[in-house]
Amino acid sequence: MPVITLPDGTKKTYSEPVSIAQIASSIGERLASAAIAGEVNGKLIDTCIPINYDAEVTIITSKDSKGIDIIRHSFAHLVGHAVKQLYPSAKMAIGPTIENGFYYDIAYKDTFTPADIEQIEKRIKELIIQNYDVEVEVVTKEDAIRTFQNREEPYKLQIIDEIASNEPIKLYRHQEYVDMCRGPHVPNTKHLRAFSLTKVSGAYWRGDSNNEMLQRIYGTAWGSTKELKIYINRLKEAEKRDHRKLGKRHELFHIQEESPGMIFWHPKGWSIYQVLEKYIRDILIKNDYQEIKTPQAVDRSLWEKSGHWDKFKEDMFTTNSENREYAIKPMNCPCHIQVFNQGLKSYRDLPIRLAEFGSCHRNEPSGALHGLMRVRNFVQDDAHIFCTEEQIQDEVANFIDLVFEVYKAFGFESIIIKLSTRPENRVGSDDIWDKSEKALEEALNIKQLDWSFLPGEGAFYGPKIEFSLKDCLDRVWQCGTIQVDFSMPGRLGASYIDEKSLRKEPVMLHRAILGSFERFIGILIEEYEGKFPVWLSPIQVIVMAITDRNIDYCRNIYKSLSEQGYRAELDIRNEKIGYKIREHTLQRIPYLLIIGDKEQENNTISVRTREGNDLGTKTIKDFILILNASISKKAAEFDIDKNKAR
RNA sequence: GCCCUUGUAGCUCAGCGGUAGAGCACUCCCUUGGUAAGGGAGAGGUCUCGGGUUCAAGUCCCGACGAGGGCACCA
Repeated sequence: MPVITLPDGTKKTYSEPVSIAQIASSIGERLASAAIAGEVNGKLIDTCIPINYDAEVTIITSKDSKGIDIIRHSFAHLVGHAVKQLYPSAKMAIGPTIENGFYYDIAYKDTFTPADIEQIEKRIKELIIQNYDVEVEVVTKEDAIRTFQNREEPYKLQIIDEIASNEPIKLYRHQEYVDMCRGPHVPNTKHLRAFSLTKVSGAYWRGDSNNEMLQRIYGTAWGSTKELKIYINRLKEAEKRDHRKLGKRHELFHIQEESPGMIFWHPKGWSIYQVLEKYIRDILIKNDYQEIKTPQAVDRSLWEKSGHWDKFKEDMFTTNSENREYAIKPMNCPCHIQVFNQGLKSYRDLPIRLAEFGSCHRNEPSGALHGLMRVRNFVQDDAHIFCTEEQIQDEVANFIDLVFEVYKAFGFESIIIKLSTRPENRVGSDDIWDKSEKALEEALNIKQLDWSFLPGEGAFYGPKIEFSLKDCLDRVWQCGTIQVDFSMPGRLGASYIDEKSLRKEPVMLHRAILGSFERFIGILIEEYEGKFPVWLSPIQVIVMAITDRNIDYCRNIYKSLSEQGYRAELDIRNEKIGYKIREHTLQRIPYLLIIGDKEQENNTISVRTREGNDLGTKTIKDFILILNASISKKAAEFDIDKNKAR
């Protein structure tokens, strides 16, 4: 006699085992028809599975995020159902859910064209409106093997191979189509309505580039068509923030064929870059870093010693001279150790913090390049901290504070923090790795931050904390990082003299706050949608004349602002004021000064903001107060209205 | 690097076998206009590059390079 407790505390007693479907219909018809699955003592199950024990039960519907996830999963099966009808020889691999949707990896002799995808989508629509029941069957491993042998599905068989032999396997029947899945799935295709197949791409079987490439069909699916529309609209809005588009429109930078993955910075983009650099430089000075500059090309032997040649020689740009081979530096750390190595260091000197705005080149795979986010030439706000083991904890803790201080200044709220641990290919003993990983983990815990592990993703010389930010399409990009390195100082002969006059190897911490300037600026462009806060804005003030009579007066205002260090520009073109306002508003210039006869007579200016607010007539002196206030606010309190730009 | 898509004027795009198009931007002229586009005229293209098919190729085919979306990679 199972006793079922519902979320509101109601208890229902049944004389026989009871399914989610039965429980739902005993509550009401509407719920019965909306039930997608059940959550029983925290576990999701299909609506038809009998429950013969006391349990806490929640009925899952399409209103529930867990319900939407189930819907997405079922849509993946529908891709299978449709594809096997249209292309019977296709082999189905895996079809999981992802954020906002699902995909299915499929092996098929021909490539799926966009027309094929349309056909598949059409067939899915035909299938779902049949409102057929999805049947679940629990079978033994042997039965499952037989089923997929008969269906000639080699990938399914490979998956089954890895399931323990005593574990029951669930098969889901969609009419003649059979798929294998942990479930649960919707009981009927009437729950499947709001979807769209979005793209096809290649994907390696099991995510391994040594394996064959399958065709991956992506789709998005939602609990209602309204949600689907909202999602599609959101994508459209996000595209408008794409830094590559805005970079062009606002004349920030360009990239061209002759130097793929390398940036031509234009005056306005370079202005942002320089403001950023100055900001970071000030922070480094305040935090006892010393700035250095090291060579761009370094003999191969140094990279061999550091271990980079072994692991990354294919990914470095090299050049030859007089029988010597050089690598254009892909990172700064080996050079920084060379600076450290000059002269004898005492434990009293530590920690030594060497910083460099180092320009690095990495021959990234062509398919990886992406605007400013993934480039072949970038500049890091890089630094290496040489310290003792005892100093690691403090240094890491202080660095974390620094990262948060900086990110807060730009208004970033959601920072994704990961701790990447030892990879398969690595240098250094397990003992050292234990110590390093522990040090980082403790630092994060002391700060009480929300973070997670990324097993196996550390650098070859040490574990790392990564601080990542999202772009307009929610793609995650690593920006800041701090990495513990017990290996490279030893490999490159770094040492200091300790209290007992003994030579010891320092520990090296690799760290960057912004990461690369290129990537960080890319993120900033998308974050602000080109509406840079005044301190970063390439042009802060535009001085506009209404008629030719005002030109001289405008020049004086412009000159005065420029001389005081504000980034001002002059617009004395023969155009109407409305035209100029429109143009400079679209260029997102924060302050627009409108100057006509009235202003000229009274020795004033009229101020308008890019938001369209008329601040009225002011004296230059008063305007400069406003300007200073907004510049000093940075982004932390700056009014960033991301969604309201025109 | 791999798979799919893609490359036409400064920008956004149309044209898809028969002598290269539009809007915006640009240049010149008129206009001197007070808070998001005043009017007119003009200039501008080896249609990414290299092969091929064809009487004829931006247009079809092959290759290279670049770009976009994924996958893999990311010191």
